[in-house]
Amino acid sequence: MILVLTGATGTGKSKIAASLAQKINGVVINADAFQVYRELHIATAMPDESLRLSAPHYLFDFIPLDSSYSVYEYQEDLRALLAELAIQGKNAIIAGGTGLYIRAGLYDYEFPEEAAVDLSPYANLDNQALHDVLFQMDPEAAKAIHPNNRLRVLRTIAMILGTGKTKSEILASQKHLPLYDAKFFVLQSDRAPLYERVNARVDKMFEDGLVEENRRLVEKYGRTPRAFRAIGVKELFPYFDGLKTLEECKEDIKKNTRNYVKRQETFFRHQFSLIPVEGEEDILANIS
RNA sequence: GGCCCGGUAGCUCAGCUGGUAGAGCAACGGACUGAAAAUCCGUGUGUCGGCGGUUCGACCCCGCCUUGGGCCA
Repeated sequence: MILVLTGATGTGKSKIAASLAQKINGVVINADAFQVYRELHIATAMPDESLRLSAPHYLFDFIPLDSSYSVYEYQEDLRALLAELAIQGKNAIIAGGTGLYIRAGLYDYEFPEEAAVDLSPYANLDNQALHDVLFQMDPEAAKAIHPNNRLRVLRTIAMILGTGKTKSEILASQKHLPLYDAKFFVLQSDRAPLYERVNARVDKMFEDGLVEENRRLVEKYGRTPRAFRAIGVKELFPYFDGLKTLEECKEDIKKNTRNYVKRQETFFRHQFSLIPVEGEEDILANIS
């Protein structure tokens, strides 16, 4: 049995997942893009040791902080793990808030072999010119991406050049359906109380030593690791540089987390067919 | 008590010599296939503090009131 437990940040997924795992002979598998990294404990609200000892936990805290990880690696890791668990006859509880990772892992997303591409020839094109380049290669894909979304335009060009296929072709070869017989749950929460919980959680992170943890990691790794784009890390840089007060940075973290919650909910609403639940009981009732 | 600034969108503020208002942030909605806690897009009617006056017409001028801050008594 495969269960997916998602929901906005701060809805209590980690605890419910661990508790559920104990009850149904299951394991918890991370579906959070930043909890995969090592050492980044406070900022990512990594499940603490006692929680992780209460049931087997996988794909947490295992990627070196200064290397980068992506959906592609996640898909491979998750699928390999699910295959192994199936052999062992264990139930999987995939818990986390990164919708793309869940979709790429469980749906028929395909990441074809892709050669590294030198994008430097495009570096000095402006957004519109760059978008025109993409339009020449794959009009359909270009139409779906706003020219200002330079990151995605570049990524799509790299994809096409690196795989020899257009993005449209790749998408057309998929059914956009899950490959696994999984139940998808989403933890519901009203916006206002959720925002309050988010704010309180950020305060708690500061009490738990967020600043100290980040300072230590930045001293060790510099500021370039991709993992430092995490909310709760990057916002502290202006404080380290004496450009903002700690209080201002804390507010930035709260604000960015709230914005993130909103984006997550939009993704969940439109990219999945999810069963809304209020808590653990609803899930147990649904799978028994 | 007198003088000087201010009271415009949830917040910070713009609004040329009068033609009924606009930015940033927030908020809300949306996109999302190798950076996703990322990246990007869309949405601005608000008694312009209140009442009266001048005017064809006032956020903009005048008077009174109210309110916040500062200075002088």
